[in-house]
Amino acid sequence: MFVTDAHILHADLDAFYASVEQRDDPRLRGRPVIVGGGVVLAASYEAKACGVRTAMTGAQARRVCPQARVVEPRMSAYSEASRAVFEIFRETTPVVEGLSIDEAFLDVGGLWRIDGPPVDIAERLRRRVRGQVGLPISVGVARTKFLAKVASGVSKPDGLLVVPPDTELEFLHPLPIERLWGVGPVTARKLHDRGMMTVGDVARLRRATLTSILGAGAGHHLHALAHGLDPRTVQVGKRRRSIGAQCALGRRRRSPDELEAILAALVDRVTRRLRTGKRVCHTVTVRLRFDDFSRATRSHTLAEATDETRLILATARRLLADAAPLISRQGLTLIGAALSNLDDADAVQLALPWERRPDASLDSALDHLRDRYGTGSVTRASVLGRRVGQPVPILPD
DNA sequence: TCTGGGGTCCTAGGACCC
DNA sequence: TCTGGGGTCCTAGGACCC
Repeated sequence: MFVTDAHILHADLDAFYASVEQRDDPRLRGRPVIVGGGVVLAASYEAKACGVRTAMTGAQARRVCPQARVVEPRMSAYSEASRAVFEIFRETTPVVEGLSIDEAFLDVGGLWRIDGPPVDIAERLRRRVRGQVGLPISVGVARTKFLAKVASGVSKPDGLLVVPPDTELEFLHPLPIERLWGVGPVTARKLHDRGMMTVGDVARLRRATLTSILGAGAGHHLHALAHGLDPRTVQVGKRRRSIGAQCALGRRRRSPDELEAILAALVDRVTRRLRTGKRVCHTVTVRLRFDDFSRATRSHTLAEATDETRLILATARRLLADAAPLISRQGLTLIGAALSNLDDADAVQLALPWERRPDASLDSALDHLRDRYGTGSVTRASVLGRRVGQPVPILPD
């Protein structure tokens, strides 16, 4: 088995919320189903066939598909289904990277001898998810994450598609540029304006030309993807980097007291999730959106990490007050609170007296700690003492 | 097609430190 | 005392993803 073989799976549940509803209520099977009344959170394939799309308003969706059944979301049912599916993922391979509630990358590179070729593993995975959880799932198999993700998308619904390494560019180049990961409406328009419609059009461009259009980061990224290059590996044990909540306000003007009350409810929600996850945050951000759809954020980084509602709410109130001039000028249509720069609540900072020692001995000291406490629980902090109060000095043995 | 709620990552300027 | 280079952190905004 070479690393150049197609060994990465991208598994993606089809129309996830709607499929759970159809699974749990036989009357919904084979019919157009829309989850979410105010705005469409998910649509079954029957509803998609009528033109219903995610993020449409409920009114639009009912207009294009009057015969659809609209159901209220049942988040706890979706969480439970997701948990069951991820359990099957982890029984398939230990190398699983979750992307969202309904999709993940799996690296099955080392499993050939025991479990057979990736395509067999993928087919078994699909059968197990269908048999044990009752949901359709599409799987793409390729040499890179990006190609695997594109393949699962092309194979939908309820499909399996393998991209053999020697046919990657034939597969990729006819696809529309919107398929490239990282090309949204803005980037697509910039490329369309220059006559580029397919991935192949982008691939024929010199990298310097692409970076001059899109900037260095996006330019290099898309140039690589268009040539089938994507060095990213499947990462296990990634952790959430922020927690947020928001509330759309509609067109109606809100009094300062109403805004304060909404902000307090949002902070209450996010701090509760913070504590449930045993995390603490350093940075508090208040997000605003206005009636012309412009956005603004105000953020503040605390000297010490906290999970206390009182402290975080006081900070959020000050940030909202800072933005008062903006709010008085334009109609506010959304308010949000987000916590970022997260740490483990029970993290302890240990200071190794390493300054006068060669770097290799610092490395071995860290490795020693990782052996003892687990790889995931020991990281380097570049600026000790700034993050969780004063570090506790320890002496290496 | 006038827009929900939850996230990620990147960029760029300024402050600050060595 | 002046000057320069290099690095990190903070803040704000923007694009994108499901």
